[in-house]
Amino acid sequence: MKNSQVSTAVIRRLPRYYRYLTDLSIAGVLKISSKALADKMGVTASQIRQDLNCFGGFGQQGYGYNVELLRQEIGAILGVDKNYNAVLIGVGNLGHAIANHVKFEKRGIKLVGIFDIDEKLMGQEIKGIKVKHISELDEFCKEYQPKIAVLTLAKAETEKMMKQLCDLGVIGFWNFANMELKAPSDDITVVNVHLGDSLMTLCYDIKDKI
Amino acid sequence: MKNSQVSTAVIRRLPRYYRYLTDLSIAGVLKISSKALADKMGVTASQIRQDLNCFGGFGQQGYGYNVELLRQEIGAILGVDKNYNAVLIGVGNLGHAIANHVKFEKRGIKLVGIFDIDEKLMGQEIKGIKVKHISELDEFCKEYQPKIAVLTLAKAETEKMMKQLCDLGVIGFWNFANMELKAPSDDITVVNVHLGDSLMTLCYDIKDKI
DNA sequence: AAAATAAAGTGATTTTTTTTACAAAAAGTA
DNA sequence: TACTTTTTGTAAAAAAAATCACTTTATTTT
Repeated sequence: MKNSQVSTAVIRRLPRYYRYLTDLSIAGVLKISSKALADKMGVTASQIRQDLNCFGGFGQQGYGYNVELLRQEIGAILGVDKNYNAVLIGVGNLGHAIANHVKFEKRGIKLVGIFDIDEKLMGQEIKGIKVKHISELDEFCKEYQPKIAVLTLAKAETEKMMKQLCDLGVIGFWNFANMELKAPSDDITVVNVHLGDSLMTLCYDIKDKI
Repeated sequence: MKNSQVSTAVIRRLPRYYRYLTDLSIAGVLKISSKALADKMGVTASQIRQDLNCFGGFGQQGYGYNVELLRQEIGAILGVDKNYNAVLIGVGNLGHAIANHVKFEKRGIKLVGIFDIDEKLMGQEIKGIKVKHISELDEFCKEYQPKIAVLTLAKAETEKMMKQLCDLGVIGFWNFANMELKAPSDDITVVNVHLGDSLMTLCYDIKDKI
């Protein structure tokens, strides 16, 4: 695997390739050409080859790519094989939905704990996980060593929660509060999800179609 | 306003500018320089100016940009001033969360109808809107003329629903099913939201920080 | 009022990304 | 086995995006 500063444009395309290859693999498809993959992904065959060659030559001339092998390689690049533990903090509407809707397992992530401040939610079960009170977080993290935290709390509480989790060893934050959460250091990664942004680009696109 | 084929890279940045300018405006800030805005957005001042000049010169040399004016201009570019009606189909965990969490009004969108197939959900109120049965959709659309549909249904039902809504005049689809929904024609825009993709880039980023 | 400072707008340059084009390798076929 | 087709990997070219650098226009200060 080559690597050495791959552009984020490439990295952003990989999850889509990975998803499609997973579908193919499940469907029992053995091989695929860059052309066929490109058509499905809505990009050029050349781009697919260029993207993959950032990491190594996974294909075979005259044959194409072995679906399952390529799937595993991309998975390894993205870190799907790492099996990180994750916690989710904030069982509102959104937290509840994320826990249920996002296929963490498919991405090599194990959601091991769900926490909230609200006492009334304790004991409730989501995806087979009992909701715990935030006061149990420290002890829990010492045991399970989660590396990723999904933050689905109110703006006001989000930053404080990140700090606490950083001290407990969490290094990746997937933040859904409507704010720009900043990583406190280079060792920490924050991904801010702004659902509304993609809605606005949708608005832009339909503007002159009306 | 210039326009004439602005790159998607530019368009994708606008919602972030818009969000921040809204915050500033609410805070009562009157002016901002490209440098100050750039620092907050994590881009260069030159890029901010370049981006804005795709649409026109909204600033003033020696002064900067008027916050509220720039906010409105970007809003107009994105179509926030259009006040589209929208419907949401599928009141599962996710549909429920999207309806509550996403600030449609802030983006010039009015969520006017929420629909589901499940009879048991009828009458339930979300954000002051009574959930209606899918059988009422046709009549409803004829009256309210929604241009945007938020699809939070199962994969299997999503495509069929899009077709039905297309016939009813919907031209923008915000799809949350884990699939690549394709626009049936160039007059229709589909934005597929794959929450998991950003989680995978997060995994990639923390891979060598561990 | 003149000088100094601030900051947008913009053409030119640089960098990055994407596409093209083709040689090399493998697979299929006669 | 030789020939044809397929398809990758990659160097080179083209296109796109981002940055630099400078001009112009305000504003502020002396």
